[in-house]
Amino acid sequence: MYKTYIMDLSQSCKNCQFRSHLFDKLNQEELDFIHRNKQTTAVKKGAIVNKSGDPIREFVYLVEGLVKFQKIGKNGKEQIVSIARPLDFVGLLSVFSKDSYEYTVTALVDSVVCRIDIESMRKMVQMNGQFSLDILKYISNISDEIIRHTYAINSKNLRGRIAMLLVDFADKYFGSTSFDLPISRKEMAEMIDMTPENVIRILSEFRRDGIVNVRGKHIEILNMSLLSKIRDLG
Amino acid sequence: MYKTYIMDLSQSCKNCQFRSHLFDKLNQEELDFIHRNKQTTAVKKGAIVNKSGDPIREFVYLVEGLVKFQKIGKNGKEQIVSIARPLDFVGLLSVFSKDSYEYTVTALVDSVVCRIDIESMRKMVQMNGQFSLDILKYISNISDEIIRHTYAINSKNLRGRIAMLLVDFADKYFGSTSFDLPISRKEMAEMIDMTPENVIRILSEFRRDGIVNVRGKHIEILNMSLLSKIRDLG
DNA sequence: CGCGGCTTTGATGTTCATCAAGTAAAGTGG
DNA sequence: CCACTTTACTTGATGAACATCAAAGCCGCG
Repeated sequence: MYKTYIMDLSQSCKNCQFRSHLFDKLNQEELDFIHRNKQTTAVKKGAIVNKSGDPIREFVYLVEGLVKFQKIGKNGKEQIVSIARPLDFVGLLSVFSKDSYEYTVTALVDSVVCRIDIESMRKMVQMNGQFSLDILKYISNISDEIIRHTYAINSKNLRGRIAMLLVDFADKYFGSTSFDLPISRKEMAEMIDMTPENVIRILSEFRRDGIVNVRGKHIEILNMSLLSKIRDLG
Repeated sequence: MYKTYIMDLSQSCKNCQFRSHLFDKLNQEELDFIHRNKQTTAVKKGAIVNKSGDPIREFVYLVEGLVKFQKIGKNGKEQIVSIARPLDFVGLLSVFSKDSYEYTVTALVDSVVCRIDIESMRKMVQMNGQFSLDILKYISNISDEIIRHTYAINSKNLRGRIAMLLVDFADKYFGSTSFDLPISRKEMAEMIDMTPENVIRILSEFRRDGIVNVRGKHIEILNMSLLSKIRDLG
């Protein structure tokens, strides 16, 4: 769930309430080691966290806010692969396999990230067997998730895709049927592989049918069960 | 490259010439441990290696042949996610994150697989830090690859997809511009998200244009540079 | 105040899936 | 090994879904 926290950026990892469960298997000494090799920074809306092609020096972790992962297709069109929530890792897929970032990561709202030195992370994986198993599990899960999600999008018609996007925002990101979209129509289109025009067209359709209320970026889902049905049947 | 080997199924892993580089960081004792907890079996063409939903008990590794990973969409349509070559791991994505297989794996030709007990693998990851880093790297790479491939397919028109498929078979799987397809037209369609009718239509088009020779399953690429161009521009 | 980008709606065209029908190939049982 | 059945392959015709093009209204920002 996307929430706004007030965080003391200087605190140690030991008692950090924003820590991922991934670090639960580290003991106090190991957490201190991570703490000494990390850096917590605020990122303004629109600012770039990682740029595709830049060398990977850190293992980046989202504490607060929302960021998008995007990829530039050969035709120059941008595609949004995923949107990360707090406690998600950023650039995880490339981080252990490549020397440079695969995706460009940009903050959609004012955000806070932790940057852990990548060599320190590697060391930790080598030293702590349970930790390495947990990371392995985590990476596999994320990959599975992205692959499943990508296939889901491509097997749906346009109405089904928009329905899926709206339900995901309501359920996964905001925990409410009423929310403000953190992205433009064009970005919505980039997330679900369609044109901005058709995003708008179908939103208008849903509005006419009384399924949602749309006023600019503000969305209110009026008929969630019907929307879910459109997602599943599309 | 897909080759036919003659393998002694009973030999130890220690001197195995079919071993993945992934195991290079294991010492003799560890290789013996793996050997005692593995099983090498032949799989007939068309036979199922792993079935979606079955509990994961083994870490499966392709020694010889070709296998397809497939997924059943909600509409009941099958989709082929990837085709594994010798020295590839099978079901790798789910293996550390799930209790049961995500994909059904079927042999496309007579094949040979090694099945390593999953608990033994976990133990190895916990014990050997370098090995766990290598596995992490390997899994990340495969995931990256699948995601990149999936996006590539969906951003191309039908001609581009067929071109991509043919070039991949020639380059990655057979190392020759002349080869016999190990899959049916229907399976080709399942690989690149189109209908069997259109697969045939476009193959015929390519034949008329003198780009390929098609006789049933036998393919001969006559104009590789043009085919690559169609792939890149599609 | 005016410019440029984002949003919205309508009209048009292309691409691809679906349907139909026929041919070739590959199993299957006697 | 041959008749029979089933499955795979192939081509054409049609229609639906979606992208593209065009034009106008809206909003934020210098």
